[in-house]
Amino acid sequence: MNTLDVAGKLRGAGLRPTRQRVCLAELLFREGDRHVTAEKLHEEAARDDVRVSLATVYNTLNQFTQAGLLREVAIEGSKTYFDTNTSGHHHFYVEKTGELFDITDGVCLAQTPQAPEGMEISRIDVIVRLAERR
Amino acid sequence: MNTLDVAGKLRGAGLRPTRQRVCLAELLFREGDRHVTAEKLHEEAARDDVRVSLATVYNTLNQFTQAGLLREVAIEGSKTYFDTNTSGHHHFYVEKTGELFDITDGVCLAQTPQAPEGMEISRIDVIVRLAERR
DNA sequence: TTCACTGCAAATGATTTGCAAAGCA
DNA sequence: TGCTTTGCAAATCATTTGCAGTGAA
Repeated sequence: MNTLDVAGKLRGAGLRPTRQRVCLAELLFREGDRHVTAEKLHEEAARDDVRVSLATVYNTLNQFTQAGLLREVAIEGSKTYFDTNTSGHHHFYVEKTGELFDITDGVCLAQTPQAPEGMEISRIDVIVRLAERR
Repeated sequence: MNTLDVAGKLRGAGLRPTRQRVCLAELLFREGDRHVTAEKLHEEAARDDVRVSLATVYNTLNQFTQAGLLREVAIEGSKTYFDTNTSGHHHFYVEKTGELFDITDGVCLAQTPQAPEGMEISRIDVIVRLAERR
């Protein structure tokens, strides 16, 4: 995906393609599925000699999420992960390292639970926690 | 469950039954399954005229969790939830209110995913997020 | 008595926000 | 030019920690 595409993608999402948004979007979307924290993306940008403040990385990730370009992943603990794959899928989480990656086999629920009165299911998250084999 | 039982339960878990631990344990375990945050449990203790510092509530919840009396539940966002039901089961999460409760129908995965080389599954968390029906 | 536990306040870590300066349309 | 973004530093929120005082055995 080149710079023009990214700019278009941002415009399409209603986001002005500023230098920092374009750079971050390239980092996020040039490879396949990615799972990043704000901190990691910030470091990565720094490595690429892209000057972006950490605050802007946070703001940008939130804007991308609101725009539907990213999805937040629910993990207990302090850090928030963002996933470039916004379609419904589940995750492995390596407890020791904090790594997060997609489950590729077609894991799904045997039955969809019944939502309580007046409520509807907005999303189902499945996290499979992994530990080293003893 | 009365005070004596609670004290026994704590001793059984290797925890000295101090006043604050006993009080908190009573709040947690006297009813059925509960899902609390440190903040909420602290308020609840205050309402019962139990003097406990918030720091102690945090420490106690962590100790109970380590002792296997509680289970931490993974929800995205800032707050940590503790569940008095430590057996494998899944949750509904009401996005608007932050409420958390058990899924009672027997929802489970259609197939257990294959853990990667050298890893084993330590736990599977399923969170069904609920929104108000439009 | 002795060592674990508690409370307070200060420290921490992740994330957000206010506001002036800079950038895009 | 005019409104949007950015960067910085300060603010916030949930949680943890250091340490002196308190309590259980």
